[in-house]
Amino acid sequence: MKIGTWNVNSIRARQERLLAWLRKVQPDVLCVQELKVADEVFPYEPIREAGYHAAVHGQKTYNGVAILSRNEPTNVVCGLADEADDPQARLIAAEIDATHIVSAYVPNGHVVGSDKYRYKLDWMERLRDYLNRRFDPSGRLVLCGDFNVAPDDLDVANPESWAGSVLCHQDARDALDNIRRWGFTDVFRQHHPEGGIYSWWDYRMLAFPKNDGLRIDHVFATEPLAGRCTSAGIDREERKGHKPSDHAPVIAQFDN
DNA sequence: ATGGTTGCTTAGCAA
Repeated sequence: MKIGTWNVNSIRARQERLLAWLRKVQPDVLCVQELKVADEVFPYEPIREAGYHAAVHGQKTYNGVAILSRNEPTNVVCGLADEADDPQARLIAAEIDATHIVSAYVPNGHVVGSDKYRYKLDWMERLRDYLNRRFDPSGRLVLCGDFNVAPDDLDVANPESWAGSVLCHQDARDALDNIRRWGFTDVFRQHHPEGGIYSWWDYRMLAFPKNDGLRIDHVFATEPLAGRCTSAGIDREERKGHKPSDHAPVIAQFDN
């Protein structure tokens, strides 16, 4: 089973690249973030023609997440479904081939100390509560997405210039680690302990040509799956060429 | 020196 995650930064702007990538890579499951479309504007038809079902939690202009899959998803649940009054579409879950899949788009947080940063940290705590309510670490669960956190300085090309940013701040790293410690393995880290491989480069300041990147997109798997993860990688070719997303897809391969 | 780009929507926000 091949599972990917990709922040496409608008599914309409990225439609042709997304379809070409699905044809090339043929993942069984792709978690997508930053659709930037309402449900009724989602391009169901071309994705279906490419051979994929789509479970969609859309939002006009901002956010929006989906799970694309070869086999039909069941038990689709949108949002964190907690007490908070939160209109932002940042999470969707489904069951595919007896495996639970969650596609998450963690808030960016703007700058440390801002209201948006507080919302980011709170959202990550709500995600941890959501995992506790809905799942068991001994089950088959993959949590994928744009976490907007680089777990370690190994995951940052220029750690000194990103120190204290919302992507690297200790409180954000602690919040991410708290989610991971619920019962996940970061399967990319498992296969690339040396670091130096990134999933996001700012559009500005020639960040990609300078490889000023960070690894902020992750595939977290529970033990029954992490123990069967045979490889993981980041397709940085997708950051090149005409109208790329600012994120590259992360892919993990599992036996069974 | 505090820069720069992209996308959605149409000048301002979010990333």
